[in-house]
Amino acid sequence: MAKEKLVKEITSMDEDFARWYTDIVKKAELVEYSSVKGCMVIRPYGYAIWENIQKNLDNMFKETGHENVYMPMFIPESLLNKEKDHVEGFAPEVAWVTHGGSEKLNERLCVRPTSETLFCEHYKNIIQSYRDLPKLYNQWCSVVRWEKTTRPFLRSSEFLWQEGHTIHETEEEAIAETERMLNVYADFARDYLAIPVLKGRKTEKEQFAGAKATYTIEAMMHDGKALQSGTSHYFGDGFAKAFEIQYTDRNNQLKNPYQTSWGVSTRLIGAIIMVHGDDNGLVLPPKIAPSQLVIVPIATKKEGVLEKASELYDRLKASGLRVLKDFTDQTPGWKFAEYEMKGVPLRLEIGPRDIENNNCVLVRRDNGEKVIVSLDNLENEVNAILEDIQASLLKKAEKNMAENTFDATDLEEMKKIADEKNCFIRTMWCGDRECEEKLKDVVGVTSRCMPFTDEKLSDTCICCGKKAEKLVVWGKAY
RNA sequence: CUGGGUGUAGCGCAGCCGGUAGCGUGCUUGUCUGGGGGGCAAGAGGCCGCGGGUUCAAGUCCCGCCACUCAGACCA
Repeated sequence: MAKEKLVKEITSMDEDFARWYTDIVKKAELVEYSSVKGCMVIRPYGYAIWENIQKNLDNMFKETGHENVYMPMFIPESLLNKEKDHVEGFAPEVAWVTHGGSEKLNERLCVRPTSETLFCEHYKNIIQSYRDLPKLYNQWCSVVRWEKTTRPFLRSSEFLWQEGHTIHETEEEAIAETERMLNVYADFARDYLAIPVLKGRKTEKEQFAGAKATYTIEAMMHDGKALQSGTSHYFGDGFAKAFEIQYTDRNNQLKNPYQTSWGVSTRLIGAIIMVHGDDNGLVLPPKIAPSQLVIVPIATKKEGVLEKASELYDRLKASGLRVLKDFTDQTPGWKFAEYEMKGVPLRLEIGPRDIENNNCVLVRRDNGEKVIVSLDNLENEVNAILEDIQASLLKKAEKNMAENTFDATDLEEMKKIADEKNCFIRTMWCGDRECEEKLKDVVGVTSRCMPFTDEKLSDTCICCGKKAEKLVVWGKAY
């Protein structure tokens, strides 16, 4: 079909998925490279997607009782060093500030790679009694990690995220918080981004530096690879002990509180691209699309066309939709291709023919379906289609994940599956790190998570044959 | 960090045996067009990634560096 040729600048995803991804990021004007290695400029269209993610997630955080705060971007070396596992995990990839102006600093400062240490320092200062607990804090900020290889949104030296940091009286409460926020992430991914996720716990090897337990949501990209899309960590009282955070409990005893942290980042934008996008460009779920509908007038110089288009624009906007109108003198065909590339969910065409018949044409981005609708009932028609697009995107993504998830009970079988294509493979695992590492060498997969469901495929570890209780989902990850 | 690829106009690229910097697209102006990336006409646009070297002469050959990119390794 002619359709394949429309967006000739975009490499087809079957041909080269990695290149397809970077093409979209550039052509949809989400990102531009900067002169700083590994850092990117997030352009208005890309940032607008982030703002919609932020707005909706922030509401969910507020609904669950969290407050926003802001911590400094610098961490003194001595502070970073306080928790042993944590510093070992992050030290290799932090950026250091050594000078202020021309003066050498007494103590060098790292640019935050994450803010656990700063929150701990602060909590130590403000918590004395059980009456001060819990504290449910979140911050929106950027962090810096000196990554070896970078890709827009998926891994960059500096990236935007939110990090929640909470502190509680009891272990139970902190664990409940960790799980609660993981569910918030999973719900958000499903309900807003139309991305189904696999919820589970990370193996010790994949755990966050300093955590007692790390929970994750894993999403499957269109090419079958996994993207860790959000994490929630339970810290126990490890950080509290290292940072000497204590409170007086209800029995007048000094105790260490329990902590959590959780975060999602602009990586979610990468997930949206790789889950929903196609060879014509980006495909955005209506709920987070900067513009849900674009109005393209046809034959703009014919009398009444622009007036009618403006009238529809006002009407749809008044109904609460995010609407874009393009009255520029580009040709209609150019505009069609442009907004497809940018993933606008719905296009409205209005020309002399339509006006005569009191109609307009609506075209869906997700499946190209074209319908002619009466202008009388436009708002309802548009809303119904947008809802259907949102639901269809989720369904399609669910299908992709289901069709690319396989069970394996012996190593040969697992290897065969993994060699054939990128996918999730579910197996039993004994819990030994050695087996986990061997599977990486032999099969080429890493453990994505241990799902919360207590399913059993067999009684023995896929790798060593020993008794196994845990079900692990393996895959290739971004 | 290891290995491969690529750096020439905003973007995509060509430039052979070293000899005056090219094409497509985009941009500007005008005009006719307009329901899937339009036609015609006239224009503007270059530190050929950076630094050395060889040469009468270097996008072109040699050395070094940097950036981007892919595959790994590393990593939340």
